[in-house]
Amino acid sequence: MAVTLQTGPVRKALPVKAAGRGVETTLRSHTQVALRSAILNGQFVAGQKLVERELCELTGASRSVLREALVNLEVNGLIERQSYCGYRVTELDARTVCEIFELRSSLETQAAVLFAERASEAELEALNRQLEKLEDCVENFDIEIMRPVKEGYYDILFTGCRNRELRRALENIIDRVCHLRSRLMRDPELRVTSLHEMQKLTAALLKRDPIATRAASLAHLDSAKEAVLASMADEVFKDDL
Amino acid sequence: MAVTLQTGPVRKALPVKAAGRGVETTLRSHTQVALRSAILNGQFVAGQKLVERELCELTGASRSVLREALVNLEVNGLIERQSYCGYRVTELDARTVCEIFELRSSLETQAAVLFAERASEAELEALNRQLEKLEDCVENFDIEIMRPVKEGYYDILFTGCRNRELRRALENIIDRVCHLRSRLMRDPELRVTSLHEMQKLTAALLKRDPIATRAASLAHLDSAKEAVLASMADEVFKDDL
DNA sequence: CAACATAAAATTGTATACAATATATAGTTC
DNA sequence: GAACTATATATTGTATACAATTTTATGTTG
Repeated sequence: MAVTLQTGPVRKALPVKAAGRGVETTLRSHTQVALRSAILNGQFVAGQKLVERELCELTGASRSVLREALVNLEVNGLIERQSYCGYRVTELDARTVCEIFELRSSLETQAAVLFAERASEAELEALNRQLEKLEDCVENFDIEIMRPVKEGYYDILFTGCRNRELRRALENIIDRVCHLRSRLMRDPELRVTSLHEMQKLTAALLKRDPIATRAASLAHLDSAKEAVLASMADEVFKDDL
Repeated sequence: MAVTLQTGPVRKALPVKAAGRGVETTLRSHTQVALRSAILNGQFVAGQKLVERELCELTGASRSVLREALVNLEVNGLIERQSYCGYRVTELDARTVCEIFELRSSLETQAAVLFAERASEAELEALNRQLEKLEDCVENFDIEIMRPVKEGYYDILFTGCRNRELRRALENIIDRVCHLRSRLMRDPELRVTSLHEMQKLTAALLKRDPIATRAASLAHLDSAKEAVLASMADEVFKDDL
């Protein structure tokens, strides 16, 4: 019987182990993260069809692993599936962007208000320090590290609001427009405007002032929404050329 | 004994086709819905371990299909996975319930306020009719059909608020405490209280009064939260016996 | 009998094989 | 040559097989 020395099963054995301990070690989670990053970084353009075999080659995962990762992304709304037609990167029209920002405003403002109410003094200080880092980024045009710094700011905010469900919902919805926002930050003027808004928000948070916090958060998000919508209009215009 | 004699490679050909057109026809979505219902109906108790092979036999799905369905439930927080230890139904402690209701209050109140602002006259009427159905249920102790009737009410509400992302987030979070709420509705007193609160909410919505809507929604959800927390305390007490 | 080490079974993680459907290509007809 | 049909290819949907790990059972030793 079966010595079965055929090509297949002798795969790369244990690439998982090598990944280390702290992070999730399953191929699935690794594949998930890789695909998510690819979409968020804009490597896959919106509307693009995602062929499973190609993704397998790209990530090194088998189809079963890949498909489970795809289900995850689908539930989070990053991709859409149609029977026997595969997955596509979700396209965002203006209406959806408005809906996303409407939801996000509600969630993020609540998070900010709760942060002002519940955060520890240490968290207030940490938030302030993170803001200073962001100021440095803007000043020195360190556009590359701006995203992780901003994510750090939000991480403090979402932790300090003391609601993991809120955090989960927020991180999910933010993913949906993340890549759009990244591209916008190439515009120096928008960077300065955005920073100024975040300074106002931070000041309100440091004073634990719920009214000012709410106002600053809503203003910031409204501004972000308008910028995204404007850039989308530009895209449409470019397509017409 | 296994009543289902679908053991072998003899696949059941096209059970999918039979499902019709409107609904999703894939085995995966069918399996997903079945598992979700089972959890929401309390067939699987919180904390219970879910063995894949058993779920396969229960749903008739193969493991690949089943696992993709499980990923979906996992992303929505209904079940939790641990490497090589499988899935378990997510257990809700008091803190998590508080967090869920805090988030839900925010979302549902926003939805209600937006409904008051944006719903069509037809939707206002539909909401009122649905409330009347609910009144009949409570009056006639039709506890079985109460859940679908309430879901119908919320369906109108979530449609009329004109925000699909908000709807998505809400339906997700509501799932998490759905089974708890169902059990509570066995209590006649709570049914009457809950109905009264919904009457107040509906009245505010019909008048398109945002202030009254907000107040009624928050009051309703706070009351629901307290009821759930109280029942959880009872559960703990019962465990001690 | 308790405690530990070891082996067997069960369960999950991963990879591949087969079936159903959709898309693309080639051929035929007018 | 355009439009339609039939065939071939590609891609997704589904099922099964193999590997890694954990859990349970077994046996040994003090």
